[in-house]
Amino acid sequence: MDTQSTVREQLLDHAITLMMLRGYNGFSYRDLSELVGVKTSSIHYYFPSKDDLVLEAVKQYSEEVVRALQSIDPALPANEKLSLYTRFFGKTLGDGNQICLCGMLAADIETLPETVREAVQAFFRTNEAWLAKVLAQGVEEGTLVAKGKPESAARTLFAALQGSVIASRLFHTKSRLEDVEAMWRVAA
Amino acid sequence: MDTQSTVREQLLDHAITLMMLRGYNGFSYRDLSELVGVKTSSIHYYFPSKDDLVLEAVKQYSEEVVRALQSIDPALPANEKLSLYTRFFGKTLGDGNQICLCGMLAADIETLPETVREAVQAFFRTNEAWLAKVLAQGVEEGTLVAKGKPESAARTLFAALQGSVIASRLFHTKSRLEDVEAMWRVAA
DNA sequence: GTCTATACGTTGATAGAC
DNA sequence: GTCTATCAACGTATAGAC
Repeated sequence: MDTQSTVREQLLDHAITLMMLRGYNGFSYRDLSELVGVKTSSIHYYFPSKDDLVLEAVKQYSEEVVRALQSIDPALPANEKLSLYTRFFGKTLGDGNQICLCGMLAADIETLPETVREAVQAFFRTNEAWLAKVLAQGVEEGTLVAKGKPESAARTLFAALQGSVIASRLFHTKSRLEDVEAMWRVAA
Repeated sequence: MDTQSTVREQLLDHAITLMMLRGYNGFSYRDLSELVGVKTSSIHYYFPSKDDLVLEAVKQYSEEVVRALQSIDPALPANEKLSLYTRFFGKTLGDGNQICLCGMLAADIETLPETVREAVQAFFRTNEAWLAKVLAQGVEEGTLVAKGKPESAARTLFAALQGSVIASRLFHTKSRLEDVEAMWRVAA
């Protein structure tokens, strides 16, 4: 509830939402100010510069995703794990035409400081490592297919998911994400 | 040569380059003004609004890519066609850390007018249709692998390429694009 | 912590002289 | 076609009162 969360939390949440929609250069302290109901000068109290704000946003977003990954039962078959992952990857799409924060910031990366690049890289590596494990498990079980090393396949899969969530929004459809998942599943 | 091209051509070329680097909201008429050597008011003579400029940029970029696709010898085996495609897809990466203009604009799409969305969609469809044909050919020849319908596989492949070029820039490496290509090649 | 006030460059855009 | 001049709005950011 907004009435329970602190101003700082609201600012961070709305900043994340806005960036997932319009990107780093597509939102302003004023937008945030109007959404949360504080003056822009108050935002600077919590986040001295916009760079500070993005960095905190990436950190919080990454933690949320890690928690989501940990919430997936390790005992599940790999194809079901991938299914859950794909679903929550595309969840924000239906909510408000949003894409993955770190996919968006990767597009904006040349306008961002090095600290943000490193945080976004860390996010990519975490997700790719998790997917690599799932792919390895799936190959062993016979529920997923993955050519070559699991690490390479995972990088390609993650890139396909990032690209698909962008294309899904572009075309106002969700099916493109499902196309990706189907490509790594064992044919029925 | 810059000395041969018209001011309009220079403006469009630099606008494309800048957007491939920083995105739509990451460059200004002033940037363009300094690069080309005319005042910002002169840019408005050619492109009344920034929206006009993006739309023209997408159209020119799309034409260039179509020409590149047509320059690929239809007689080539499918795996070699894909290799050429992957190479020119990642070419701008080495030049100046640029990603595909339409991949970038797809990320910025929620801040752009509907006309641009349609132009970017058209670009996606053109590329996916071309890839679908190549995949179909490759499956028949036995040089490429593609699960399911060629159209679905092509959408996934294109998304993977778009995602990979973004990730490649993020990590300052080109190998991620090659990972993608390898995934669709028949194992040696 | 939050506000008012303010600084100051940037932005896209227009009017009109040449 | 290109310029000068100008615009109002917006951008991030700071100082200081409360």
